[in-house]
Amino acid sequence: MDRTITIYDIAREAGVSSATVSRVLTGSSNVSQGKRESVLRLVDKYQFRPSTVARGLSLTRTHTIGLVVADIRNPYYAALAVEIEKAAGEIGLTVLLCNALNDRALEAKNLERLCGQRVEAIIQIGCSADDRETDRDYAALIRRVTRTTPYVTTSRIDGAPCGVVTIDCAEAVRQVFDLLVSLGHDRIALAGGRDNVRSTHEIFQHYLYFLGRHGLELREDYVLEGSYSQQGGYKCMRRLLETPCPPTAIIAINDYTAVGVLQAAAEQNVFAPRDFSLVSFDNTFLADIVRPRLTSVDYSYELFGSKLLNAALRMAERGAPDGIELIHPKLVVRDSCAAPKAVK
Amino acid sequence: MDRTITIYDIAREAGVSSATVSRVLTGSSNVSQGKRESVLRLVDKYQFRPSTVARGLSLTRTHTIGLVVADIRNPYYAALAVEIEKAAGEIGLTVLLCNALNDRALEAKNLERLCGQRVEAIIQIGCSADDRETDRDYAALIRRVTRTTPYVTTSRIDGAPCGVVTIDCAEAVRQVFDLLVSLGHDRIALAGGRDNVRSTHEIFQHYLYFLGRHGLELREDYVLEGSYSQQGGYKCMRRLLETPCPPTAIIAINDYTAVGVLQAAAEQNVFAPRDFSLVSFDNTFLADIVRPRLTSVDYSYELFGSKLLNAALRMAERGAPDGIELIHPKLVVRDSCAAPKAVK
DNA sequence: ATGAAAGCGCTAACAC
DNA sequence: GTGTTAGCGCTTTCAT
Repeated sequence: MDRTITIYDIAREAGVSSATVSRVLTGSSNVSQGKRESVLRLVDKYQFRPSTVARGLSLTRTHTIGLVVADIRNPYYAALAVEIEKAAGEIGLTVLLCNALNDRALEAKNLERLCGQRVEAIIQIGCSADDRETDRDYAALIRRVTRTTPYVTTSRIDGAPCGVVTIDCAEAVRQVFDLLVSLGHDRIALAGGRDNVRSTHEIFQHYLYFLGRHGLELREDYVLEGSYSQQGGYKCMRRLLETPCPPTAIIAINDYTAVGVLQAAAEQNVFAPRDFSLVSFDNTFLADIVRPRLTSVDYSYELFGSKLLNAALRMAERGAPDGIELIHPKLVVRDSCAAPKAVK
Repeated sequence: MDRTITIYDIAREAGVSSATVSRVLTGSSNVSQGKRESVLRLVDKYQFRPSTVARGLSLTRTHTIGLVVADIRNPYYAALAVEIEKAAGEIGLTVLLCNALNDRALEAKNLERLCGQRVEAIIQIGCSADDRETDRDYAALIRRVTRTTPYVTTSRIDGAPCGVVTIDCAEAVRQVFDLLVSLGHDRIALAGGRDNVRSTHEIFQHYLYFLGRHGLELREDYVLEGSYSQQGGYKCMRRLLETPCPPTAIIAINDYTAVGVLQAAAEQNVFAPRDFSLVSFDNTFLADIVRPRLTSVDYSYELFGSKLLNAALRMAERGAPDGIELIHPKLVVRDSCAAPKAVK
């Protein structure tokens, strides 16, 4: 492996000063045609790439933003992460991606590390940031983080100044109800998710609201908490099917749980959309992969990602968070919903 | 946002030199109890985290490795990336993840960027590295990269020195055939993938070999190229079903295509494992999500990831690549295979 | 247009 | 043990 070469090596061989080399590299100032060319030739000869580490130290700017997600293996986070990376790439920013792996200790460690890396902002999606009531330790951590580093998330942190870009849950649930009610459903269940997760809690709240709005009855046994996994959906559906009067439509907390719902149903020879309707949130690629394809609430990941990035950038500039920014969801209709069967 | 504080600030306030602060921070040398404590107190007071940028420059070591994957949204890459990150984290390394998004220009840009970041090694999975015959431009790029940065991949680069950790395809195909043949299948198809992708080509080669080995006939219409997506599998299965004498078993190039196969089949009222058997490669979470659950070849992502990382580290140490390292696959049997129906 | 030199924040000899 | 100092590789005044 070759010795790593520096701007000084180039300068010496080109018979110029390091400043001149720097100038042609950054284009910050004019350099005579001749010197520019001989520098460029050497840069090419040695395949020289200036160290961003040294540059970062010199500029005290890293052009890097940190991104911590709950788990990149989850399609929802992956979709968002890619869009953020794209948006960042377009304006010359690097993104440093970390997985919290749903482990609060690891999450904290990653956050600290990003601060050490002197990222110019941190975007956090999921894990502790999702708590309905912010964990005290986490709030303290974010308070420290935000002393030096702008921080934006998709939820909200109680007791720490942070940027927020979040989904308009009311709108999402409204669209779901509009579809379901217009189809004629009046027995609508909500399956999966934990009430201690803010977004889930909000969905539940709006579920209650729209139930009332449409003059529908709230049945305790139609609201089932569960994990966000396929298994969570599976378990919920099992219980829903045992209900004295099963729902005609089910709102799953995400595509994963919807898949589980479908599976539990199939085992009992119950199928969507023939026997029940199913809607879910997130519109990940899973919605397109299962049969029936899922009608699911989309967030436009591209827009979501760029809004998160921009919020982070603005916060970096202003030194303080903006107001909350909303993402407008859009229900993508596929094959999992239909009118309920003849009234029982 | 507070001014970013440095070890000098700490040193001044503690009444010691910056070297002492550095010593307590790194634990590189003994410091008297008293000074250590007052430094630590200030570190805590200001929530000071030393700049890894400055540290990186000083040490000329970044403790960072670069990872470029074709697309993190693909569960295969996500699984591998997470394991690499875990393994790296355990030994104090940061991983800088980039997506090539199957765009060669972006891939090249990311590679260059990683070199600029002075990562201590690069692991590349997918995209250009997967070509059966290495792209000339890519080979040239890797030749330049490897002048300064150890590079390891899961395939092989013709004309550039790189580390290789790759799957033992022969073993994988052998296991697939063992299962299928022992079940009684003798009409086995291979669906999806492109022959210009090295791993796919190798699977094809071994498919031919084991066909012969088991005394089975090669039928041209049983070998179908296609994309690696669900759609690729779908199209392949459509054609397979139109075949005069359809196969009793299908080997799909990955789980995605297997899902497509299943869907095309279901549309014609053909189901696995009742009507045909299905095996695929990769054993991603998709294999567990679809019904029937897929029998799929697993690579032990955890081991795969740590081997890649170790290969990269060894290459960084030795300054030259080791030999090729093999990953031993293991067929995970689920519900998509059974004995063929009564002989026609 | 170009070079000299200071500085970014940290570590690691080297002295004492 | 602890301070002094010289880098690490780059950018950017400030002169000229």
